[in-house]
Amino acid sequence: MHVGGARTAIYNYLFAKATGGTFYLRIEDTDRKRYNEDALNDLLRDLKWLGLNWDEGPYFQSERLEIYGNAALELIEKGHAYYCFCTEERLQTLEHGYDRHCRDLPPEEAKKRIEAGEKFVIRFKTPLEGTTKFSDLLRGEIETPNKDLDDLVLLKRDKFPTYHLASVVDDHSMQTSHVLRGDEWISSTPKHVLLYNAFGWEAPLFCHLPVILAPGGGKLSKRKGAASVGDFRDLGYLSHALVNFLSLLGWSPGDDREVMSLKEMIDAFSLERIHPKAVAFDEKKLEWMNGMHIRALPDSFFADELKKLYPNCQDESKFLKVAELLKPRLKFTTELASMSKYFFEAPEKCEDEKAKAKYWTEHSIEHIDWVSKELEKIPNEDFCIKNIEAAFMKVCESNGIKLGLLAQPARLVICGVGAGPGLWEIIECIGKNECVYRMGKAKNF
RNA sequence: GCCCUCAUCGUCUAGAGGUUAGGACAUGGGACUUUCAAUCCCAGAACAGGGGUUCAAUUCCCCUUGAGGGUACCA
Repeated sequence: MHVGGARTAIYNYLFAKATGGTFYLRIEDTDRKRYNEDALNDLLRDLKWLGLNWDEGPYFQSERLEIYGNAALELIEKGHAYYCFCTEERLQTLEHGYDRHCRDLPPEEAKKRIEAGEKFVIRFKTPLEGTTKFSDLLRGEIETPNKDLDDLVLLKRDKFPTYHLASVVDDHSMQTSHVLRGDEWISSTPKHVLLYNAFGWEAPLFCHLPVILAPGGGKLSKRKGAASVGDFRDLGYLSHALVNFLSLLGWSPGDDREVMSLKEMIDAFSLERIHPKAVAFDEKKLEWMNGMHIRALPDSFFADELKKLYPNCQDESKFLKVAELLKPRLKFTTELASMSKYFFEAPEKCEDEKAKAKYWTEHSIEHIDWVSKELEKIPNEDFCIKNIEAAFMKVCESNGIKLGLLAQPARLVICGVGAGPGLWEIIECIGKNECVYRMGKAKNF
């Protein structure tokens, strides 16, 4: 599911929930050539992952063929549609679209040709004169001369309906009040309005949503990076962050709030506050927002994740401690594994050559040995942050070493990396014996 | 070609006929600091161009430009 489609779904969802409506799911699978079961399953999975649970459906248009066929027949009877026997080859020779060749075929002749087994499509008899207008909820009145509209196909040669017929029939029969869809549909909407008129139905309200563009402009595609809901999930984004970010792409609550829960978004949502302009997808801001949502999660969420990652660790309280230390520096949930590793396993070797080059000196092994001995002196029951810090300070002061030159090499030996939570917290969490053990291996660095 | 839509910092946006044009991300600087984050503070940064209407327009109207879409027996 592309993020553009996801945002359209989000707006539909928020609007339905904000107004007490029904958010239903309809699968518009009327193109046999493009039908793909995997794509359908992905779509359902992504919708669920985003938390956009539908109240009704999914309804499949491919299972409602008879309804559309009857609707097309109804229009023929009413004189609003006609059979067209033109071959694809003939159509291809036409330079300016369909020439309405079969529009005035006598019904008896059409009947004969059908009985003779000739293939046909059913086309709409678009009025040749006059104008059709509708009011888009974001852009106001949009008026189109009917002469600019073609005699669109309603029922295809394979008896499947086109989107135009199927969506109009369904939106009416499913009592759809509002159609929020991508703005590539604006040009087709007059045709839909004409169809509603021909059936004698009241048209729903239309709201066409702007597209989401890639950062430099142009379509947001896989080629330019992550573009689908699945991509962002795999990257370690939280569904709430994605939904929140996407909702703000073209909409704002009217005040300065940005980080919001689904509930807050529903309460603040209104169509009037949607901006009609196409917007660029700024992944940097999504990253920031993901961080905000990660920090809003309880520590226990990450403790549970850690528990899955390290099933062999028996110390239950350790998961929570590590979660607490890591949560503020997590940008993606997927970073949890790599960032937590040294809390549960001794590093094999230095994994951060840059930090080593900056802080490691010829005296580092000796310094680490001194501080290791100080740590050992602390009684087990007093092995806390305060005393760990005191041990480091004592070594620094009595030997005239700068803290950075002592703590960073020690961090490297204990963690294998030069960045992370406070060293005292790490040491306390890992424990005295393990830290002393790791520091004893400093010479291997 | 024809038709349609859109236009405020780099990006997402707020905004009103008279504002020091506000916020957020990103960027730069600073505070904090054993590191990296997080957090806090500060700074730079915008009304596409040209005509009208008006005492006054970035805001309303028109044109241009730019961007996007439609012109399918695809959605």
